[in-house]
Amino acid sequence: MGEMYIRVAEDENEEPMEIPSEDDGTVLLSSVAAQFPGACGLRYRSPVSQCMRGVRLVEGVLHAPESNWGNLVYVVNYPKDNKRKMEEMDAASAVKIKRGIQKTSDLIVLGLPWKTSEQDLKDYFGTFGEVIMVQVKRDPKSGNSKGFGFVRFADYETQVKVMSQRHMIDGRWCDCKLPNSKRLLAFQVITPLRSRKVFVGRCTEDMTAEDLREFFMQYGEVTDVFIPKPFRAFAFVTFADDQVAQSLCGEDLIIKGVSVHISNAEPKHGNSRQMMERGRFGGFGGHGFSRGGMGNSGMGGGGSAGVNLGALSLNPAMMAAAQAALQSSWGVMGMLASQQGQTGASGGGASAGQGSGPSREQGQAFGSAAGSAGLAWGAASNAAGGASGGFSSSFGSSLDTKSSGWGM
DNA sequence: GTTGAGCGTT
Repeated sequence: MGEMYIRVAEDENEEPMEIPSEDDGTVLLSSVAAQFPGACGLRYRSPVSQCMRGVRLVEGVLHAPESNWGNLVYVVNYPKDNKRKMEEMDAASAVKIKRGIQKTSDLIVLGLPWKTSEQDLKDYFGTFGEVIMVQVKRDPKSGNSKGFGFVRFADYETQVKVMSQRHMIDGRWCDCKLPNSKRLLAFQVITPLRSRKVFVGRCTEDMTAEDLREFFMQYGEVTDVFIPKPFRAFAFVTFADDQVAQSLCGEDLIIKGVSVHISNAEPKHGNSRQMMERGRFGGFGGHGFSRGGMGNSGMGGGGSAGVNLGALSLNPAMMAAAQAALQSSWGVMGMLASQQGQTGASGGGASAGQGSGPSREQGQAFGSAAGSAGLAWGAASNAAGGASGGFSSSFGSSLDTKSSGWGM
């Protein structure tokens, strides 16, 4: 019995969706769950008894009744009777979409077995919801897995669910988290640039300028596409409208099945000074922070982990705080969330001197400007208020388990 | 051919 499709619906009188079967005529539960997130099985109305019957399910594989799926419509089973809840969730997510605060992002998958393939990831995560990208990071020479990868879901709800638990994949416990490259995203709303050009990272060689132009057209008029030669795995795309460009910054977009990363294009050459001067907190002795490194801000000597803050201009106190946040498992999201409901004055002292906190040098920088730092944080969290409202809900659980930290 | 905390060929 070769590959075919069976008809599956959420309800007997709803329009069915066709789900592919396997070569042996079975249907994987993951195939069903890919279209019906949360599905745990199938049932159908027996033409003979007119009763609902369950479909045999063995280890994730659904077996055809009478060894033949026929032309019946199969109805999705959900755990207990969660259907009502799922509808409510959909309504809630619709609201979030309207508010524009529920973009999905790539998740890093840590702890993968060496043998796990992209197909394995797709099969596993497909049981949670529609997967739109998976990758396993490999050593380009040997092709061996590095033991981690990335996954991207179609729906934010799925992403939240997946982040909220550990995952047993091919016999190992794995974690799915927001990658570090995403954790400072909250800052980007604080000090937006007004460039019309974006940097497109992680390009593959088969992406032509035409591909990129066609892809980015959907966001707005594209005035230029630049791909360095020889191949360097990045490109620049210029839009007619700077707001379009800025709206894409920090996002991961999927082009030809690969996840590219959009960020601010660095000034072509030399003139990175204008970035330093346009800082929001220019009153701090001219210290600044340009994306991609420590610059000359005086914060670079501490052997820090090369924090990439995006296109920001920060005073040293905020720098130290941001680095401390990256060290902790809490992250900037938590910092912003924790700012909610705090008075500006208490924000300054914060966490200098914790075990995993800033280095001594960073701590001093922090202390020396602590008085003003409180104000800075206050302004920051206000500016980011719209976004951090969403963060605080999705990161609420991690906040609960880390009750000590900022402001203690 | 080995390994097991991390962070994606700017």
